[in-house]
Amino acid sequence: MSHAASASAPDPLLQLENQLCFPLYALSRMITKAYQPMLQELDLTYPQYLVFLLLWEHQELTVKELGDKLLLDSGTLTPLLKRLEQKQWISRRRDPRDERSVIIGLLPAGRELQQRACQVPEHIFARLNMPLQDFENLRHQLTTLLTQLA
Amino acid sequence: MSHAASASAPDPLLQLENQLCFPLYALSRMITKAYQPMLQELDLTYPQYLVFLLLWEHQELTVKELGDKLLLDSGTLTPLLKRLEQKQWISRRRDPRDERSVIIGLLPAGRELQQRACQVPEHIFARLNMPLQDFENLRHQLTTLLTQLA
DNA sequence: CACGATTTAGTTGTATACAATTTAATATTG
DNA sequence: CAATATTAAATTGTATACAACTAAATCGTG
Repeated sequence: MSHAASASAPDPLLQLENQLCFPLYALSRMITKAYQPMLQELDLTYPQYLVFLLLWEHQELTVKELGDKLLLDSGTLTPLLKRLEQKQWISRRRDPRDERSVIIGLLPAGRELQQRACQVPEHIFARLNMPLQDFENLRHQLTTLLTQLA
Repeated sequence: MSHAASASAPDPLLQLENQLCFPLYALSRMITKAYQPMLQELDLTYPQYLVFLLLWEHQELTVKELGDKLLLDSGTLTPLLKRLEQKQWISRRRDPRDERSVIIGLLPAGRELQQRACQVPEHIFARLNMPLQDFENLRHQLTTLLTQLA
C-alpha cells in the first residue's frame, strides 16, 4: 500500500524470487566465475575447459559429437575451436571417410594442459562447502531434468 | 585398452559427467530455450524478461539495484536497457538526488507487457513435468548455493 | 545411377556476459 | 574545505550463445 496508483497486483508467480529459472541462470554464471581464477592461469575460458574435459577423455571427437555432448551448435563451437587451434592446443581436420565431419584432436600442448587442470574440480568442490551426498544428489536432479528437456 | 599410447589415465574427477558445473550450465541454457517461444511472442529476450519481472514488482529500480538483484553489471545492463528504452518500454533518467544513479521506470507499453506475460511461468512449470514439492526443493537448494557464492 | 532429402560445418547477425577502464558525482577525511 | 577515496554508469574489447542461412558431402529411394 505504499506507492501511487500502481494498478498491478504483485502476482507471486511473476516474482523473480519464485522462479526456478533465475537461480539456475545466476548460479551457473557464479560457478563459472568461481572457475575463472584457476582457468585464467591455464589461459582457458569455461566453455573451452569443457571441450578439453571431453578431449582428455576421448582423444578425438568430431564437432558434431562435441556439440551433442555439450549441447552447443557449430555456431558456437567453430569459432571457439578455431581459437584453440590458433594456440596449437588442438588439431582440426576433415574426416577422410566423411568429408562433412571435422575431427578435433589433441596436440601435445593441449594434452599437457590436463596435468595442470587436474586440481580444478577439487578446488571448486571445496569452495561449494557442500556434503558430497548433497553434491551428488543435486547433480543427479539437474542431470535428470536436463535429459528431459534436451 | 582400445587406443594407441594414450598415456592419460581417465581421471574420473575430470570427466564431464561427474561435474556439477556442466548440468547447471547446460540446464540453464535449455530452460532459457524453453522460454524462447513464449518470450519471442512478447519480443523479449530472457534477460530482458528478468528485468521486467523486477520492474513489474518494484515499478522503479536503479541500474545498480537491478544489477544487485540479477547479479549483472552495468556492462551487461546498460546496452540491454538502452534497447528496452528504444522500444519505449522503459524510461531511463538520472536520479536528481544522486546524479550518479540512473533510475529505470516502466512506460505504459512495458507495464502492459505484464498482462501478456502472466502465463509464462505456468507454461514452463508444466513443461518441467515435475512435482511442485521437487520444484520448490530444487529452487531452495539452488538459491542456498547461490547465496553462498554471491 | 539420378536426384531430392538429410547431415555437417561454417557464416552472419544480434544479444548477452564480463573484465578492465573511464568519467562524473558523491562521500570521507585530515 | 580541499584532497582523496569511493561509487555508479558507461565504454571498450573479447568470448560466448544461438537463430537463420549457406555450402558441400552423403544418404535414400525409385
